[in-house]
Amino acid sequence: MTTKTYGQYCGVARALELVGERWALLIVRDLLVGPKRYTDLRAGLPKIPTNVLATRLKELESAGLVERRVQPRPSGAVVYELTPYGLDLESVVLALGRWGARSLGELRPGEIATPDSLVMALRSTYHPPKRGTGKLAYELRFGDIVIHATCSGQTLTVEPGPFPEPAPSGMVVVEAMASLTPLLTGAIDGAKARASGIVGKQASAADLDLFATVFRIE
Amino acid sequence: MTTKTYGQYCGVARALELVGERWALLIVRDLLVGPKRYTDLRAGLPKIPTNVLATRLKELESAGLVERRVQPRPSGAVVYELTPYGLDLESVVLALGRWGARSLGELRPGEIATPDSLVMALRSTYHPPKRGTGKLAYELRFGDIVIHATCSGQTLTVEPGPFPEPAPSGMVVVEAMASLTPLLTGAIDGAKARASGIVGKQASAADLDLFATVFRIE
DNA sequence: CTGGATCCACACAGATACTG
DNA sequence: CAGTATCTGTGTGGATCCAG
Repeated sequence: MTTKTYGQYCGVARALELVGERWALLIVRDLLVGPKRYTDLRAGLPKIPTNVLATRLKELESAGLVERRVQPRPSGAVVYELTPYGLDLESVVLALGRWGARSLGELRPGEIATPDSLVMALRSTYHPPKRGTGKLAYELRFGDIVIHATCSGQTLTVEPGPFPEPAPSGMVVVEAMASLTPLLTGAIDGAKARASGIVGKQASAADLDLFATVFRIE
Repeated sequence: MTTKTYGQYCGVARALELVGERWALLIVRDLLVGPKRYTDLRAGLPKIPTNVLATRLKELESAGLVERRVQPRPSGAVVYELTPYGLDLESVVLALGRWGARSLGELRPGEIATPDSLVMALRSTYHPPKRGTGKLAYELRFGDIVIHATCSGQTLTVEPGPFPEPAPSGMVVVEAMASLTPLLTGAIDGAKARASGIVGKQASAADLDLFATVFRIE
């Protein structure tokens, strides 16, 4: 958001004036996963110049999308959190991520994945299973990055990190092999990932198929 | 799309590298209404510098979102048209427009509305009527700007300009008074617009109510 | 007239160093 | 930890000019 406007009385133009600048929607993407500290945002966006991050946060705050909160002592930590209006950007970020994931090829040199970006990617590909699958629990692993998801019906939760103990029984562990692409594009299959069961369940190819049905593009 | 990347293997980041630069999504917005010539795009985006428009079009073309076509003689006109991948940005533009429309206040000085922006705004607020309303036809007028829409069930068409002759019977004319805001935000009522029937129908407040139900935010 | 290209001034992004 | 300060380069805005 700058002094420069598009001069159009239009929702799209107004939205771009609020979140159209470089890095803004990526900051929102990470905040959609949960409130974060300044340092956490830097960790999730390693290539953002620190002055740009500071500027964006001020702009998003004065636009009413982000709230800067100082935690009570003793922590005294500064936390950035989306306001309700900021949270409503989820549909935008998900639509954008769905569209952009289609042109994700292989990992390019210097390119990284982050837990938060994976969380939003998974949220963007969710298709509620038709019926009778009950509650599903997945733990996704790619290298050091681990996220977990549970879903039943319309309700989906995806969060960074492994399941807190005790892990839900019936949880299926999905490990992406060699490439994240299939996970982000929904083109997952046995050659690209494997499912291993934990906690009283033996995972099978059928589990991976179900996963690929629930999380897919379009 | 520049040489600058976000360095993230993420659909959102990739999307922003493709259409995240200034003016890009507004060009896409106008092209979603239909193929356009260079001059038409300039007319719809009066404040875009001509070199920026030319640059964006090249970028969008090399990204595979836009196709530049030269019409056969005698016209020989240059036309820019969205590719299928570019057309898939409609969900993104609609989501962005819905979100941004909520912070549209009154028309600001120097701000204009265009037929294309109104067309996309109306598309973004469509809620298919539950049942039994049959086919609805509206002609919307605000100052010089006229667009028309028909809808029945899931199918919606909104296009710039008045209905071609002969106008559909039962068409309702909705005239925004003094302000476009209610049209774009769905907060329309009798104080802000009026419905007048044409072609064998006498429009009533009920017609305006139905309109406000079919086209509204969230 | 359409469909741009060229030029310049400047605001903003990127990179790095520094600070309460 | 949470930023600020400073410098540099590039993208953007604005105006003008040009070829078919």
